[in-house]
Amino acid sequence: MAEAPRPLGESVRCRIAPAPTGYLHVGNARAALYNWLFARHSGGTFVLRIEDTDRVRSTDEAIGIVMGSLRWLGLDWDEGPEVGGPYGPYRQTERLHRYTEVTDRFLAGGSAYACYCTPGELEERRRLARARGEPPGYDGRCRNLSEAERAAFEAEGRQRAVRFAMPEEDVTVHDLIRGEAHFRANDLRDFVILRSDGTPTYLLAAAVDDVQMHMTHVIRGEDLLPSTPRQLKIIEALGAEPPAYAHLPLVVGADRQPLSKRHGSVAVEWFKERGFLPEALVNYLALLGWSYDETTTFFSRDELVDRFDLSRVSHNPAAFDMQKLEWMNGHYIREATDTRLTEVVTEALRGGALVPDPSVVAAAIPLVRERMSTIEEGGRLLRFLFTDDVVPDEKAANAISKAGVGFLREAASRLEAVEDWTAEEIKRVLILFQEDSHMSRRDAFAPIRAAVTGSTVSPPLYESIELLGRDRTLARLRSTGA
RNA sequence: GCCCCCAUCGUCUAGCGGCCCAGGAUAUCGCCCUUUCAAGGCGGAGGCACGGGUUCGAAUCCCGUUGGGGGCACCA
Repeated sequence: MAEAPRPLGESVRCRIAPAPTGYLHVGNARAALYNWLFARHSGGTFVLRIEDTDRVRSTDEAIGIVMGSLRWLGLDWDEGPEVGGPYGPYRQTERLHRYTEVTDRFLAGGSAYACYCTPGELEERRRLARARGEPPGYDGRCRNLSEAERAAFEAEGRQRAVRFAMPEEDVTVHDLIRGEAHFRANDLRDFVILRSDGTPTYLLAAAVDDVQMHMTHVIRGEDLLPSTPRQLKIIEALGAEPPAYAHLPLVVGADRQPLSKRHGSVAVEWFKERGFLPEALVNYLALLGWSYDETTTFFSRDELVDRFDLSRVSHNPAAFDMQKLEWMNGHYIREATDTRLTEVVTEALRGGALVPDPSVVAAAIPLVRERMSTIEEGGRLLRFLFTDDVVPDEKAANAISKAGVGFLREAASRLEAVEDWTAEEIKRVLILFQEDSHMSRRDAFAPIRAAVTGSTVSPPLYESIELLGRDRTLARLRSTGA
């Protein structure tokens, strides 16, 4: 039996159920976003559940990082750790007794059975099956053990795991995004639901929790599609109605391989540290596998909530495009307020071991906001203002040596005479100097910029010099190349 | 090997039988602007994987091939 649709009128409940791996993977972040949007769009409930069954790496710290990232993205949960809710606890390690209760019930009712095969034996049999070209799934050896056989295994001191006895029937999964997927009974082998150490596997824990937490929709990665028939059968054995399922296409790297650490950037925390704005990441992620119409690219959070719809989720794996994210981030930076940019850029500079004067940063923001696609980049552009350790890079050094030390000295003398140290006055004097030098503006300013900022790339010259101040500007012009 | 999913510019996508000799965004190239770099403006190049059907008509429907992804664990 395939699952029946949920009764109409029931309010939506969906969830994100990350394993606390120590960071929030962008793929999970996107799944979280889609669930959150779906819940908010329908006025439903968004639940956070931590799937930490038996993992060593499941520490409070790791869970804290995941929650911090979700909050940074603005994905608040209505039920879950720290906020509570009627169906808690929301951490699987605190729900273990529920899984063993269910397992006992299955054991008693014949939906599951004890399996005494050791991991070594299983692996060997899998290998052989594969070699024979047969499906490598469990062969059902312990499914119908006699009392005597069981006693013998027990006497041997063998560990006991519990396996779910899959009904011998085909299963159809109704997916909200993909339609129907059919699975043949023969391909659905019995699987472990309770490990020999008494902890549940994902298949059991997720299914039990989804039922007990009254989830109406399960929106998750496509990698879980093949496990859905198993969960459907567990839920059926539970005597419950299954939720509706929607499997999202996976997020892959530029090489079409699953997005992993090899690609450099998979953790939401990485984007945060690197200077991406949460609204940019949210907007980008929303469009990575979903679209609204032919042309709309920018969506405010409210617009996303208003327009999000599972039927417009794409079916194919989406490659994460860092350049497009950076472009989008630049767009949001250009739209951000001066105060906010001052704050985050100041923070970024501090992170670079500098001691920025926030008022100087504030004055410099208009100079760099169009020149940075990340906050980190803004910090790099303004570095010369907050340290005197400015060593010209290769291109800058070339520009300087081409013009000669005398040229810089002369520029310093001209600037020294500026009475009113404003960009306007500095501009007037520098242009005069450039004209006298019979050089193009480009050629004349290059060495000055190089000496003052240490780079051939910088914010506009006059304003940069104004912000740097007379003394430091003259000092740099006079010491460079000497 | 077996099972499942998928297939439009490099990338993300629009397209759900005629509006498409395929639209947008990004990336890329050129021009303009310009004190560098950006931003911005204008323009260019670039795609329906292939083969069969169905149809008056196919990017759109069906089948196959190829390709990509996922799964087949006492991971989640």
